[in-house]
Amino acid sequence: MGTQNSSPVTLRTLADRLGLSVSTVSRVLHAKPDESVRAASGATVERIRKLADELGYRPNPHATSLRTRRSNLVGVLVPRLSDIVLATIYEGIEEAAAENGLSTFVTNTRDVPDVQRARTDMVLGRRVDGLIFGDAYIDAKFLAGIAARGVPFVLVSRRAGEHPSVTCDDYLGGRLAAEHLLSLGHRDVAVIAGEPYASTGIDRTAGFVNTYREAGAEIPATRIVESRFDAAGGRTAAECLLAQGKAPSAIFAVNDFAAIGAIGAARDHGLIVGDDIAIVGFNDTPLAAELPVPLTTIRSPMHEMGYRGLTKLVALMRGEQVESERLPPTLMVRASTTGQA
Amino acid sequence: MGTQNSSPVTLRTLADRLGLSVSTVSRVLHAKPDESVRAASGATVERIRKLADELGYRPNPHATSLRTRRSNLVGVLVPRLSDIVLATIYEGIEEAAAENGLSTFVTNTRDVPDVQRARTDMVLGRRVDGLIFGDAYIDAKFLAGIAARGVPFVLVSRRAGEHPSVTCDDYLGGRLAAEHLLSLGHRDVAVIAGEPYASTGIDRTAGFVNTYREAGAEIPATRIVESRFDAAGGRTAAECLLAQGKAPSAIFAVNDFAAIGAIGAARDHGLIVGDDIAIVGFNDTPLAAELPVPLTTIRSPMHEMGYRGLTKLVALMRGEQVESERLPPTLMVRASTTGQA
DNA sequence: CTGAAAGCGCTTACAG
DNA sequence: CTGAAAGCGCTTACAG
Repeated sequence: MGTQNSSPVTLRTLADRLGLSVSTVSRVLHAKPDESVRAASGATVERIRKLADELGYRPNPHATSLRTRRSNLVGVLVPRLSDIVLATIYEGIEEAAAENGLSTFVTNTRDVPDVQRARTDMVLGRRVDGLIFGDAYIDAKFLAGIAARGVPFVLVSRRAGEHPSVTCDDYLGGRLAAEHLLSLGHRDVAVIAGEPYASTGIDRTAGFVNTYREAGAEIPATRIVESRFDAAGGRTAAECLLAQGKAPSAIFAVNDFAAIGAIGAARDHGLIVGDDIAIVGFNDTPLAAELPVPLTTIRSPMHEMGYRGLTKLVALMRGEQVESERLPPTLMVRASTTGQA
Repeated sequence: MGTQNSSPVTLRTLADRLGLSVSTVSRVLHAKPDESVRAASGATVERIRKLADELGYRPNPHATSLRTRRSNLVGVLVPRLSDIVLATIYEGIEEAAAENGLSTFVTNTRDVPDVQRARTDMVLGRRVDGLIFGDAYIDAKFLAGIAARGVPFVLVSRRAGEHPSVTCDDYLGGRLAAEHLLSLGHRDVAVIAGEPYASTGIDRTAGFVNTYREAGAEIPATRIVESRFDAAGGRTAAECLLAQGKAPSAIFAVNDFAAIGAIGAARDHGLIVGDDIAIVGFNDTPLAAELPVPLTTIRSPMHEMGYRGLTKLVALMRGEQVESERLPPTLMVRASTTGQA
């Protein structure tokens, strides 16, 4: 209806048909409901709105952007959307973007600095009004350059430097995991710590390690191994831990998928997860509760992180001051630590 | 380097500094390497390119789009990016898009028709040059409307009607699963069939069921249950199957995540997966091989589907004729069907 | 209350 | 080989 293949309907189309000027039509269609009073006479407003509806008028965003120098576009950079954590965060971003009349370009950077740079340039070339980074390196070197260009941005999932961010309180999450294992009597534990450049892994590990230290059970360096954030990475890291003279009685993996890999490795070693060895993950992805041995994990508010991240970016783009946020995690206790009986 | 906060550099900036006209600068910068000869004299070309580089000139895409009526933008609609299958397909789309100088808007429709409609309108409002649907309903009603508007589009993952699509040969995939289970001696099997509106589940189920029929082992209707495409859906469906008087000796789930849910349910029933009951998934997502009991599954070329889908869309946008493609799947045999010994 | 005019940054015949 | 001009569709002072 109205959206035929023929020549698209523009302000000019409407103006000509109504015998009005483009200015008037623009003013009316552009005005918020309450402002329209000042845009034109009541009758005119009605006529314009009616015809615009009938003809299915849709403003051309390129013309608007060219004129106003605002694109209502936001660039979103993530390590990989095939990581459900980032995909869920993006769902939150998208929801908030839609509510704010913004559209997003999302792109995978695979945590590779050259790709981060190239994709950021690409997105900036598209004249986005702001950026969201889900792939920040803790050293924040790259971000300093972006900040210098004056483009508003916010970080989600991972914090870096003093840049505005919305993250899970990962340190607290690590602490919750430690307190849980401590309460179960585990003194000899290990950590699958994630990538060394991501604040998520760093903070979760720190919260965990410090809590054990406070409990008088220092975790030796050999019990803390870096890993990729996927199942294969978790398996490799767990193999390494289980090959040690005396295996730990519990493992904290800073990511559910790494935890799943660790479960596989434990099983290969003839260990019954939940009985012979306790395993804790992080994020509470939907799979965690459905696993053959349901996974004890720290739930992080992924969707909310994205939603609030975009909301914060909107504030920033309006020139407001913003503060970083750390959203609280929750411990989800399941069979992987309490046993399968 | 050139990308300061100050006034952006435009063709006008370059033209003024060089004492040339905007036309000439545009012609030179716009020309492909070999065409530049006809755009201006060698010396001029050099001067223009050099200054553009120094000043970091980036054409304003809104101006270009407004003028040329091409946006180099593509809309991508998927049920949910938090489904790794779609996320991986999107990675393929993004890769091909980057190679073709296109940018993408991706959006989640959750398989809800009203959302599909609304998001399609939104993306069309952004003046995309083409669309990719990863959320097609088999009945293709909605798509008929889009086709009538004359916007080029291609389907990925799910086929529908005669619209151009790039899919896995799902029927063949179902057949491979059946032949594998048949070769293992399973005669009494069941199917977790997915959503009834998605060609993926429909075709995989049909290939499986028909192969069993040909082998003289008709699968009764009670052994075929619909399901959501996630772990929780798979678990529910499996519960339903395992509650039947005599449980099947093997289950084919049309999706790895549903298979994982089924494994959990089987385990709850005291069955040892791979020994007491065989389970086959679909897609070979990265997790499949890393599960505690590695999952036998049908690998589908997800990344390639996306890549070829976008490539096909480019052809379509050029006005070329295109044919649908079905990419071949591969059987991956693992412990979930062959036992854990 | 309404309109004429300028201009956002680009491309593309058309002239010379 | 190079430039002047028109125009893509919109917004926004400015006048009246």
